[in-house]
Amino acid sequence: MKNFYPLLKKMPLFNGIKENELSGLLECLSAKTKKFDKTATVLMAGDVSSFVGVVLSGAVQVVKEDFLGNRTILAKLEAGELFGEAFACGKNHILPVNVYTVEKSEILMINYRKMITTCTSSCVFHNKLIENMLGILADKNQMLNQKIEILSRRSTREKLIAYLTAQAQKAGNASFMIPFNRQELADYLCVDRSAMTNEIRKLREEGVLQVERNHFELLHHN
Amino acid sequence: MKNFYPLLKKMPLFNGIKENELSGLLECLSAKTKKFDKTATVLMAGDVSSFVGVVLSGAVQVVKEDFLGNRTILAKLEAGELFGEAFACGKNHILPVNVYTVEKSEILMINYRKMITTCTSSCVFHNKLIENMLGILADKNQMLNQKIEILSRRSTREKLIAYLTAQAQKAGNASFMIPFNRQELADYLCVDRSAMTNEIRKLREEGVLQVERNHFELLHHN
DNA sequence: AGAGGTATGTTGTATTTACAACAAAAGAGA
DNA sequence: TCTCTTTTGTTGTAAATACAACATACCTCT
Repeated sequence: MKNFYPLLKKMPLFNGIKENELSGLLECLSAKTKKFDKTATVLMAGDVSSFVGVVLSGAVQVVKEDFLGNRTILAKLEAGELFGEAFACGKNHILPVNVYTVEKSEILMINYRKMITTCTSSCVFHNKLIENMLGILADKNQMLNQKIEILSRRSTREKLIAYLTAQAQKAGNASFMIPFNRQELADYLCVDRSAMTNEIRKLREEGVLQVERNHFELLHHN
Repeated sequence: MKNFYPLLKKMPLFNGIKENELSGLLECLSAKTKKFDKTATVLMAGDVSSFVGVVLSGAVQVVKEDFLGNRTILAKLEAGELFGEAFACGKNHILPVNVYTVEKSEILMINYRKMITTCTSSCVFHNKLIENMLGILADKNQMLNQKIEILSRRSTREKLIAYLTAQAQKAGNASFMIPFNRQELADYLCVDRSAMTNEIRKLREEGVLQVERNHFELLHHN
């Protein structure tokens, strides 16, 4: 376990907790590590789970299956990434997704009740952990909200404008770079790439924005 | 303030905290109430906020404005509802929205740092409050994730199937009621009502589902 | 029962999008 | 530099959607 401490130390969940304080904390949490084969099921849809999972090594896939049997890969999580936190901390503990390993993996399982029940020895790191968890959920909330705001728009054009507006706001500047290439941007906006590129051209022709590769500039023209 | 205790007691944030324990807790939080006129600005986009707001009386609107000046009302919050929690608890404290009163209102402001810093008198309610906050954020995460999963689908048909699948899963039954009328469902799925109704008819004709008003049944046919 | 209002279903048309196929540009490697 | 690969831009067509307008069903109140 000790060899994972440097990894844990870098995680937002253990932010502010020193490497030499981790062992006490993990014991206090009764955190257990579990080993999985290359192709194993970590959690199944319908399972009741009150654990926060941390990928220590290997990688897992979060997969959603609808009633027609269509599979959608929602995420691939690698070492240092978290899963199941919303179902551990929320009222509903029933998972709507499957979690499979795609490599030989080790997973750290942290029990939710142990996490929120501060220990008798009034362990300061414990409080820090809860604060970190709160922050992680809040940050995710912000991200998800921003994405919903974009996906709520009906047309590709409106989605683009919503996204670019948010990016400009984030950059604090009407001129900014985006972290996606065209295909990735189209995937994020859930639209067709060619239709999106077309829309970008139109917006440029209309003088709404300037574009060069990943660099965008919104042009205000009252 | 005391007259709001019955309201607070019913809120998820104060779940498990008795009415007679509230006054101690609120003092411990240094929670402040602020009064606003019928048309006042509570928070402005760009503001830095580390407060969780609770609507005690009246009502507020959460409004998003894009760089072209288009206004979208994201929510109307009434007595007992919470706002700003993701920006109080997250890393980013800069609000992307405006919050306006639409009635003469009273707002309870709870400082984030006071909330997460458990008091010296090791107040049990304080820990309960943090647990509740964690639960609220986690629940919201689940809701937002589910909505994104639906909005990520390209077509009205796929959005419908994704929504209905989730509802069936939630009900634990292929036969279930939905809490929306047609227009509300269309708004939730971000599609046109008539196009959606059309799609429902097609799905019914294809034998994928049975419908009667708000009652749906998904038909499995391997 | 009848009137008025609201919710739902239906249809036609203009617009937008997805999809496919290809052209052009940029980048990587020998 | 030349070739191969990847990314981006462009175009045409079929399909899906939004929108508008209207018909029908349902509900509520008197």
